[in-house]
Amino acid sequence: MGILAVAAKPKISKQLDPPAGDLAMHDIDAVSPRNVTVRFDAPLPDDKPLEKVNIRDVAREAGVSVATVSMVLNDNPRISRGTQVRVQKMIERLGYRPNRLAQGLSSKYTQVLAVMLPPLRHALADAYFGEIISGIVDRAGKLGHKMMIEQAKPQFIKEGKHLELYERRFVDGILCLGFNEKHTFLADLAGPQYPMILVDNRFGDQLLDCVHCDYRLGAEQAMNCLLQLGHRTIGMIYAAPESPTSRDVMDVYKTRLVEAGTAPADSWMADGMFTDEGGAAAAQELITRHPNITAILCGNDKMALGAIRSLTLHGYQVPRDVSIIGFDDLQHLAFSNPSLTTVHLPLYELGVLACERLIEKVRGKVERVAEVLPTHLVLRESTSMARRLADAR
Amino acid sequence: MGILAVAAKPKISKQLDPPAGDLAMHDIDAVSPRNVTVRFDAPLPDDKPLEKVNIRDVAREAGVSVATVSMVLNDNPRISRGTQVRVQKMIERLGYRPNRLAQGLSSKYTQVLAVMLPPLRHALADAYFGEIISGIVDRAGKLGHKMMIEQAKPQFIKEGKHLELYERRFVDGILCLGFNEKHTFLADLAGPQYPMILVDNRFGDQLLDCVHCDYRLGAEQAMNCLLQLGHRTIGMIYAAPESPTSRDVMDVYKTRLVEAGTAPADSWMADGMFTDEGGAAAAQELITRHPNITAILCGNDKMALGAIRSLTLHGYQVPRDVSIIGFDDLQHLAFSNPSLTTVHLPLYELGVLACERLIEKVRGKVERVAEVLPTHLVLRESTSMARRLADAR
DNA sequence: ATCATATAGTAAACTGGTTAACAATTGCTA
DNA sequence: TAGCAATTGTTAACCAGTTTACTATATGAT
Repeated sequence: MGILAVAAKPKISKQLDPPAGDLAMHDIDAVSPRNVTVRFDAPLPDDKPLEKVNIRDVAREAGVSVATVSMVLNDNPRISRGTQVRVQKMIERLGYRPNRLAQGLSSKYTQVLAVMLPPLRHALADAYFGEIISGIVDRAGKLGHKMMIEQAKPQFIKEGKHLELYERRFVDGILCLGFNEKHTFLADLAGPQYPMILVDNRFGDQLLDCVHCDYRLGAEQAMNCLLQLGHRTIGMIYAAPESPTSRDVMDVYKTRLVEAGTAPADSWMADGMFTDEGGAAAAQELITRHPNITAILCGNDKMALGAIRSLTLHGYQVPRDVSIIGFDDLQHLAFSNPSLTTVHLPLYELGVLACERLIEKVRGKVERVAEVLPTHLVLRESTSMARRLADAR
Repeated sequence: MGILAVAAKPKISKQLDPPAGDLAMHDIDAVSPRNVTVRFDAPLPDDKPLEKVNIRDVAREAGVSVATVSMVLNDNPRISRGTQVRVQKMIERLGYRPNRLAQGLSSKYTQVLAVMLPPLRHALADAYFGEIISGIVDRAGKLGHKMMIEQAKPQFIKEGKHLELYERRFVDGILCLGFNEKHTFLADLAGPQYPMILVDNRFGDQLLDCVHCDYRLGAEQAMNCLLQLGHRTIGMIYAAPESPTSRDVMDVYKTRLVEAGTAPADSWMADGMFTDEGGAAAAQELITRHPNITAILCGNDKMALGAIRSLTLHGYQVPRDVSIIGFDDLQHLAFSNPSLTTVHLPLYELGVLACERLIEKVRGKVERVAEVLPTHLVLRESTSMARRLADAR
């Protein structure tokens, strides 16, 4: 039964050695040239990574059929404990690793998911997306899946590459981050043949599977905080008003102000486009229009940072003159000056959940996904009592 | 030659229609109910995404062999202009999309690359990595490649999953971000059978392909700035001293101080671990040990932010009392208070370059990669003239 | 002893491409 | 006009798995 006779190994070895020598010559300002040969010999001890053993090799050496090995690989109960162990041993002995292209080709699944990002410049550099993706990658890894990243550039969508992702069998499913109802291409992914989950948003008509943070709750928490601190003339910097979750926040903002006896005018609100720059511009606009504003609710932390920045530059002190509250709870904003009071969104957990549900959906274990995760307030330095009250003391 | 007779389409169609109807029923708080049916009918005009046409179908309908279609697909010059056009037309007519698992299985390449990140918590949420990855994803897309994300958790490496990535044919090559010489597993990927590029670092012994920023230049620029502002007692917050690029910065820091007549003691340096918290702690340590320090050079922006934060909390004003300078030029630190003077690292461009070179390497078009990208200083508010000089005026 | 059923494994078809070796046609030279 | 190469396309082997239908043996009930 002896060990598999791998063909032609010496030849390959010979082919590889000279380049190694060549490379050593490039070793211009080498720190420790003596290491050169060692490193290159190490991975080629004439055996380890070169053999390319396939399922037929394993079958032959284990004295079973290819089908049996395949079933062992997939924990098929049809295989007896005895053969299971025997084959497994041979698999390890030969260092066999199934080719996943072949697996994907003949099975139904690729074990790969995609994250689709909006076509923003340097979208990945945004910690908001980063947190979510971190959660996705972690969970995907645990569930034996790989993750790929795509950006939905206009051209990409026009060419139908988002559908191609499924049709060419790149992925089993897609997680869409940072999209809203304006992104109509999402409707292409509505059928059961295109498993997809919309992350941290929903479609108003409830047609797409989704998981998102409870922005209504978050907005309540933020408004409670500001109102309890005595603020009444509260401005808002929103973004993407076409997004249902954005509208949640805006709704609560308006409702709570009306309840508090102050009817909010549209001029109390400005669009900050989710960016620092936008937030800065919006804050300036608000404070110019209404110098009596004592607090601003911001749709995300970036805009809040921009708002603080621009208010400070214009001679207002935060929080003494104006309190600022954000949404997201990005890590580094705990270290800004002043540190930011904000609504914590469980973005990492959201990524984990989305990933889990998507895989279930791919496997047909769930029909419909629509889950909401709670938020909580993180009280820091950018908020304080409303000025009138503070002065009255 | 009539159109391909696809089997059993009506059946499938029937299976799919009812669910579509079902979903429409979920249309609870519909924004524009009239769109609902439109949306669902559009992708299912009885034909488009259901047929699953393969290369044999195309061949049959176009009246050529499968090999010919394959060659058309791959722009093989062996095919005449005439057939090329004819086959291409049929491909479009049938909406044929080659199955990339099959392509990968029979060809040499998968057209997929991986980005490997260090096992930090929420690594993706770090804008430093995000910038680089943005560049990688953009370029990969343009070059017809997909990108997957992996994290090098200890368990992952122990199980040899990094090699599995190649051996199971998940990817053609790997880009390693955020690693240094302590991560010995990288040596496993030294051979030409494992195309890999180390991004924004190098191995001291020059054995691994790499592209990185010119940290020496960056350090010179930062030190020039501080020295010209009159600072002489300059502290440093470093991180990962085992990293060659970190050592570049430390070297320049020491050399320039010696040149300026001030011999730096080790107590002028503290490890900030690349985090905000670490930077805060390190700054406190430095200022406690040497209250006369007037400037601090920080190994990255996060630590600089932490340093500013902790100095401010301890009653020091930045930059009046202490100037702070960082490395990275992360977007949002232009909006912090005070905004950060920093060395701009071309991280996005680095990602682009790394991706390009890796693909060339996979294709055997380059032997050895070792490129360096220049940095430049971004002067903002966190630096000012040294106090003694300012006072003397 | 006989038939039905469970259990364990196998052979062969199938997934959907690429590519090396071969064949047919055409153009050009000697 | 035979001989040769160049052009263009085809045949068939190959990549490396999964899965269905079938077979052989062991078990249990009648």
